[in-house]
Amino acid sequence: MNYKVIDNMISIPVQFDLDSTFNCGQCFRWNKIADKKWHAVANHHPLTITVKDDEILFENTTDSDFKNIWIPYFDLDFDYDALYNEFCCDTLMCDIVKQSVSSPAQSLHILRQEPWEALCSFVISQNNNIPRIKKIIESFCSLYGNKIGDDFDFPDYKTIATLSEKDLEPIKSGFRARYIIDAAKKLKDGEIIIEEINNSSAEAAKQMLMRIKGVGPKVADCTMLYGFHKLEAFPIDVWMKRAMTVIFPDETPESFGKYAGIAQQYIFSYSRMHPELFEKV
DNA sequence: GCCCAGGTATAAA
DNA sequence: TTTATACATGGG
Repeated sequence: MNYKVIDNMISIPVQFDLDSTFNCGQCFRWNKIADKKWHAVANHHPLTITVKDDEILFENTTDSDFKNIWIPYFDLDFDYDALYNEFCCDTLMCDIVKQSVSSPAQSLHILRQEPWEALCSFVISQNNNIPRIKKIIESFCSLYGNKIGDDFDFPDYKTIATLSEKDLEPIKSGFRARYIIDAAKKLKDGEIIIEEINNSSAEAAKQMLMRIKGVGPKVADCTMLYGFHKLEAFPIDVWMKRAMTVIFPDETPESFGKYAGIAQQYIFSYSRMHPELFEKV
């Protein structure tokens, strides 16, 4: 991974597309604060990144944070170019990938989010829409997360495990409050062990996650893909069901192979860009 | 008012 | 094993 240190910034060649990566529905805390400029707190660190000419700039970042935190988080060592070419062997998939990003060098990356944050975020996502999911999560962070500069960290599960449903009323998460608390408690009590899920097959990991209240097959798959970077996980929701019926009637999730999760994310992104193609069936 | 939103728990057939 | 309904909340 080649990068340059310039003052208090790190610069890399443009290798992923900020808009599709942050807007594709895999994460909820990245906000566009200006043209080609995004900000979020991830891995307990605030970060602003911008695109200038053919470079991505990581602002206020140290050399060691970039190496230890942001290279893994943005999955910068994975060869997305190769995957782009592989997906583009298939005509339909190729069209979808090409309409989602402008070039192979600007691919949609799957972020390595913190397992607890991904789990919690997708528990909140159920029967909900993206703007409101973001609103609930920000409110959750400002109420129970530690302050970092002008930002708030994602709350610690050990803190959330001690709360009651009433304590979560201000964030307006509705019926999901008890699910959030159950997830936090199962992590704190060691009923669910992050390292164990890391070391498990997708199928075993899914069964473990589904022991949490409010975690069904969809939330479990999203958690595996975004929180545990199990790239074969293929979250099926109403949009994906329509996509599979309308665009890939002869395919199954398995037929997309070991990087099904990335394919799925491109398809999901595309389905939201062209909702008219996915009328209810 | 009604319908929908990156679903799931629960009960009933 | 499959299918129907409630669930909190807010925007269109």
